[in-house]
Amino acid sequence: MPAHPQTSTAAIVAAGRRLLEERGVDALTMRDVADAVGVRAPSLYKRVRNRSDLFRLVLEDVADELTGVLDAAAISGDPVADLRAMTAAYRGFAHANPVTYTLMMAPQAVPGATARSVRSSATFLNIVAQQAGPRHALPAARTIVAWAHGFITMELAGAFRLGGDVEQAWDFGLGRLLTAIRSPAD
Amino acid sequence: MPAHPQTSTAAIVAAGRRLLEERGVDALTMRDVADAVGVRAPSLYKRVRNRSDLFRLVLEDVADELTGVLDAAAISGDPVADLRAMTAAYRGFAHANPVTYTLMMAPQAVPGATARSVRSSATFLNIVAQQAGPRHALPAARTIVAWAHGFITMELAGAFRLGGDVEQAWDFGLGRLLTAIRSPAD
DNA sequence: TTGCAAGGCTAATATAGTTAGCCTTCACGG
DNA sequence: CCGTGAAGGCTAACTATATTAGCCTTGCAA
Repeated sequence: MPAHPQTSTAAIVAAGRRLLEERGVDALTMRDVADAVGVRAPSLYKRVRNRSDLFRLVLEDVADELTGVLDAAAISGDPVADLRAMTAAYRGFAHANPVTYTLMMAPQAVPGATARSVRSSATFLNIVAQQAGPRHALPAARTIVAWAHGFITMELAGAFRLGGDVEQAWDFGLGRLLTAIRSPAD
Repeated sequence: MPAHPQTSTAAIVAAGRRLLEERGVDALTMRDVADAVGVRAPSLYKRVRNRSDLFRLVLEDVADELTGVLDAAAISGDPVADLRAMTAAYRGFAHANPVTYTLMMAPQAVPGATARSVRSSATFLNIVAQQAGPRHALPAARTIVAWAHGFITMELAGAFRLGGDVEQAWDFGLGRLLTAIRSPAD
C-alpha cells in the first residue's frame, strides 16, 4: 500500500452524516465534506462513487445504528414493556437524528438503507406476535410502526400546530394501540 | 397592461406540479418548467421569486386540493363512516400524488403548505370528537392522522417488504384504531 | 402621440458536481 | 539497493443549473 491515506471512507461517511444533521440536506456539498476530512473535493471520488453514493453510505450507517438501538431496547421479556421500550427508543433516535432519520425513511431514499432495518423487524415482529397473536402479527406490527413513524415525522415537521400536549398525544396513541392490537378473536 | 403575457403563474405552478410528479424532485429544473409553459427560464422569475418559491406554490396548490378532497369526503353524518371516507380519500390522494404528497408533508417543506391543511383539521377534529369525546379529541385525531400518514409514507417508500397483504394491514389498522379511540372512560 | 411598465429575451455570473490527467509516495520483487 | 506500479493526493477543466443584469418590444392610458 502506497502513500499514507489522509482520510478513509469511514471518516467521509461520518463527516457527511454530521454535516447533514448540522446543516440540512441542501447545504451538504462535496466541498464541505472534503474540507471536514482534510482533502480536496475530487479526492472524495477515490472512496465514494458520487454524492448519491455518499448519501447511501450515510443512510446505511444510520440504519445500522437504529437497528442496534432497537434491539438493545427489547430486553425485559415482557411484550408490553418491550414494545414501549422499542417505540420510545425509536422516537428518541429520530429526535437525536432528525435529518438523517427523515431521509432514511423517505421515498426516493436508497433501497439499501431501509433494507437494513429489516433485521430488527424480526425482533419486533416476535414481540408483537405475543400481543396480537400470530395471525395478526404482521398487520399489527405495521399498524404500530406506521403510527410511530407518522407521529415522529409530523412532530419533526412541526405539523402538530393546534396546541395541546404532544407528549400526551404520544402516550394516548401508544396506550390505545397496545390495547387495540390485542387479539379479541384470534 | 402591456404586451400579451405568454404564460401565467398558474400555468407555471401547474407545469411544475406535473413535472414534479412525472420526474421526481431532483429532475425538476427551471429550464424544464420554462419549456413546458413556452418561455425561457429567466422569464419565470417575473412570476416566481426563485425555485424554492415555485416549490412553495406547488405544494400550496397540492395542499388546497387535498383540503377540498377531505372536506368532500365527510358527508355521511355518521362519524365512523366519515372517518373511513376521509382516511380512504386521504390515502387515495397520496397514491395519486405520491411525490408532491411526500414533499408536502416533509420536514424542511414550506411552513405555508402544511398550514393550509389546518383548514380541514377542524372538520376532522369535530368528527373525531364524536367518537373519542371532547377531552380526547385532539390526541385521538393525532393518533389517526399519524397512523394514516405513516402508513402511506411507508407504503409509498416501499417499506412494507415482508410480504403479506398491504390492503389487509390498512383495514386492520383502521378498524382497530376506530375502536381504540372510542372513549372508555371519559 | 408619447410614455411607461409588464414581460419577454440574450448574455453573463456563481456554484456544484464530476472527470481528466498528473505527481508523489512507498511496499515489494528483483 | 533499486526500480516500479498503484493508491491516493492535487489542479484544471467541463457541465449543468440557478440566478442576475440589462435590453427590447408591446400596447394601454394620459
